[in-house]
Amino acid sequence: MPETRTPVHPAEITDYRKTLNLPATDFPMRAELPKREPARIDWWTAHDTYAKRLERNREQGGTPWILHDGPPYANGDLHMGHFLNRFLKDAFVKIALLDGRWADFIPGWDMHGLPIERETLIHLGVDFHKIDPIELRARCKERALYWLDRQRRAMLRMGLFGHYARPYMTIAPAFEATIVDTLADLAESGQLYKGLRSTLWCVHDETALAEAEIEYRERTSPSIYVRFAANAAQRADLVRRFGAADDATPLSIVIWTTTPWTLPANVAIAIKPDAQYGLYRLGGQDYVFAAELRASVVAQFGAAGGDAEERALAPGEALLGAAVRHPFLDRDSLVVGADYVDLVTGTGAVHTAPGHGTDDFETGVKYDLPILNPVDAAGTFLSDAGPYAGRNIFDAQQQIVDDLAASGALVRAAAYEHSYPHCWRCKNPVIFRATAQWFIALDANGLRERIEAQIPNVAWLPAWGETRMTQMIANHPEWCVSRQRTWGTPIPAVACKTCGESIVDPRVARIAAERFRREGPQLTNASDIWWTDDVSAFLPVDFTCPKCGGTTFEKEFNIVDIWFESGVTHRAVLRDGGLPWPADLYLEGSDQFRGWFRSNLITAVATAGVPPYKGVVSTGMVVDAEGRAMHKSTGNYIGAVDAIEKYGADVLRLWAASVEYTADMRLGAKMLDNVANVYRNLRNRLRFFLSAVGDLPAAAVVPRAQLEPLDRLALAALDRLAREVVEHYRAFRLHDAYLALVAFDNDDLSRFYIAALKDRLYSSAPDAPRRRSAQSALLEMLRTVAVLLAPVLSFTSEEAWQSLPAELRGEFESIFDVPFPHVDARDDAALAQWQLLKDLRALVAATGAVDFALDARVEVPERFVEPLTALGDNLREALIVSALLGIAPSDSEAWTVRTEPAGGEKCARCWKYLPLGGDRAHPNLCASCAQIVRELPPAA
RNA sequence: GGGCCAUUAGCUCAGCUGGUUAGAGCGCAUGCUUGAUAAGCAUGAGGUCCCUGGUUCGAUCCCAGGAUGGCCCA
Repeated sequence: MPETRTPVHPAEITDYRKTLNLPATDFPMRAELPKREPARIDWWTAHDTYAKRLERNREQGGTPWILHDGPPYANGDLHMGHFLNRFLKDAFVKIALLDGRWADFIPGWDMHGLPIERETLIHLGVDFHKIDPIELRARCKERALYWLDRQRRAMLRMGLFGHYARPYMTIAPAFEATIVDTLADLAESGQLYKGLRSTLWCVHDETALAEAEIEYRERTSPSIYVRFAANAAQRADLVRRFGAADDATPLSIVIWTTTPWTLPANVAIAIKPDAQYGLYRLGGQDYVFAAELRASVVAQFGAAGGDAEERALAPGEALLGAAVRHPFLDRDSLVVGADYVDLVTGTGAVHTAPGHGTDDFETGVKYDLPILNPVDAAGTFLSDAGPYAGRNIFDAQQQIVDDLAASGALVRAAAYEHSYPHCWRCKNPVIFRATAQWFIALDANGLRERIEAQIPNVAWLPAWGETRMTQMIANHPEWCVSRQRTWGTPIPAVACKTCGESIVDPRVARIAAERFRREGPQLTNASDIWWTDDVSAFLPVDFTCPKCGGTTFEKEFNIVDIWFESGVTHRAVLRDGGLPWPADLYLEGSDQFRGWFRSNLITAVATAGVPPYKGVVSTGMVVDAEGRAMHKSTGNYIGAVDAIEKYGADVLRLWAASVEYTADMRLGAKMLDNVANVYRNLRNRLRFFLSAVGDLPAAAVVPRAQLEPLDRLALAALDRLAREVVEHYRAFRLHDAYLALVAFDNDDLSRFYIAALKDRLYSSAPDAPRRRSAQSALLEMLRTVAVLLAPVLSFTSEEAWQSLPAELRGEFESIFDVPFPHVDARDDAALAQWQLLKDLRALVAATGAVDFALDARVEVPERFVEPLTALGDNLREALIVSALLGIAPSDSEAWTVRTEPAGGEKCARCWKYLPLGGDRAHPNLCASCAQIVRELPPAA
């Protein structure tokens, strides 16, 4: 029992302070969030707060609202970018929950993939080739689960709601089954095909390598300048393109390369369309190369630049489509355009072998060139490499150079030292090699157009997301979904042993999917059976090769790109999980236009015809205080758990609500200190509410219609706040809600209403109706403000709610049981009066006088006279003056308060200036205080 | 190099369809209060609205170019 409410007998009163109803609450001013938040999490867990509210909303007919979680990658600790992402999702889920909706949130993790496989291999200290795939996969699973749990604990520490005890996992049997089912659908509709793609390849380890498995080292390569001679017809054409006369002089285009072994795969020469090319005569022959490189190219002939005669110039554009002969194979090499051709080294005419380079490959695809790959997995030339068949590519290099010299095609050869990609494991130089890969065809069946047509049907926030996604789809090449790794879901392709044809047959895929689903739960990894079981276990009866009719097959061991796995979460989690589809909302960083937003869009439109989401919110990135990207390596990186332990989750949550999340967000100590101050303000307002209502019996709560006039006006302002905040929340405008709450907190509460109420709360008799009225209004404010803050300040709102006497909490055990206020009508007249009162009070406050030191007379426009008069003593109270001398109409639209020093003497108890001494026992008290003191019960 | 985005007081942000003495919160300074007190109130300082051109009677707001930063590509 608070000390200040201990009854005191009038005769014993020496200090009237003890007769006041001063604020009292257990809710501490100091939050000590890092220390106290964990207990709130335990409380929510013990009370099953989220699940119970979710179920109640469903029972009461709440409509579904599904935010579908984009899975974080189960590797590494969470940073503040994760914090922002998880916070926003949590806030939106809680908003929907408090709004009465069935906001079922299932978090998930992306758990396959190379980073985990690599980390596991390093962790085990074992070579990729020396470990059994099943063993490696088991270890990878352990590792992924370790990270999942670690990340999950960090997320729970943030105060997140959702089904964290049963998250979705891309490694789950049913999930792997959905992945393969989706592949089956794509195969069935002709959307999946096998094509070539340029990949980094280690001929020593005989494997494809990912970008991350490459290290660059210095290497010496042969650097050669080679003539690609034109035949008579080609020469005539080229010379004509230069606008020169053909005098039958031999003509060549000169290229430069440091990889002579790729020449057998040459099919084109790339030039820069917007550069100038020259036709030069030197030593009795004509040559074509970039004008800008004239001096350095001519030097290769052992001549000075001036020794070459410039016969004509032409823009690169003019040469496109010309052709010359391959130097030693019986075919043409086509002149094509490419922007990446530079005029710094070489000749401005770039040897192009689409089978042996990324740029070359793209150019090859663009010009529909043959993608030649005359090299096998071990780096041996195949039969289509002509004279070099059967030889190791690096061993044959010198032979190629010698042959070129012998045939006269070589201009110059030299040793060249440069940075070259090497295998991170065996340290040998790697090559680019076109290999067969599985692709999702965007250009088959008009899929690209069907996707583009659906993009406007999604609500993008911010709106430019529509443009961004449209371009992402329009400009994106075919999607390569196969990977030559072990930690993932297999692409159930089989190869015909008779003809070598590689097949993804929907029936085979469905058998695999069904077996994953059925047998997977008994296995470490469901898809292990693709490795362990015989191919026959996946083939339908009478399965034959569609190409040659063959009947014997072998499994292929490609796994699917993890972007494809997370690309089917909409189906695995929602559709196959029995939840509404499509989702109401996806929310991720803007980097996901390229990633998850896109992958989900493609798989959904390809298999279901429509996007998997009705709305997409994209967020900016969390950057450091100077606006730079955060990286562990640059030292400006902030870990989520570290930040929580320092500031508390609620301060960080408030930070995230205080920034404009659609743009990049700067984060540093200054920003967090800033928001920590705002947090203290908000917390203190909750504390004031609690301290004022502690002695309010539930039975004494005054119905709204019977409240004092000022209290009714205050609740009209509260209603407006609630309506605005809920409206902002529903539109995902957290920042606007934050501004509205802070503004109300300062402008309406702290500066005005609370100040005006103190006299009534403190100096009235404890159970005086006018005090009960104020308390009832404050209780309403506490409930409303706490529930409006709950999606953001979840810990603090709950803490405040639990500090409220149980009988005032009523049926609502948790703040998350309280519904959002639903306010439809707006009381404009009340709001106008409220604003007028605030303005009048500001005029009195600006005089600098201490509270109650003044008496006041207000002059207001005629129309306000009557409503203000109706406020009675509440008007005096609102101005915090000792006496109200009158209300008069002003002669204009202006309003003023004329003040004068208060007439009476300062009452020792209520501090108002009034006539004192009416009661001889209490000569320093005003009449009202004297009566209250007289009627106080005797001290115990 | 390309696409998309951002740039308003020290910090976080408002500024609706072009005309405002360009606002708020936090911070800062000064004063008050000490019955919200490791709180509260009042007053005040602080801004070439990224830069340069243009359109307009008039631009923070529209157009063009540029700078810086971010995301995604090359």
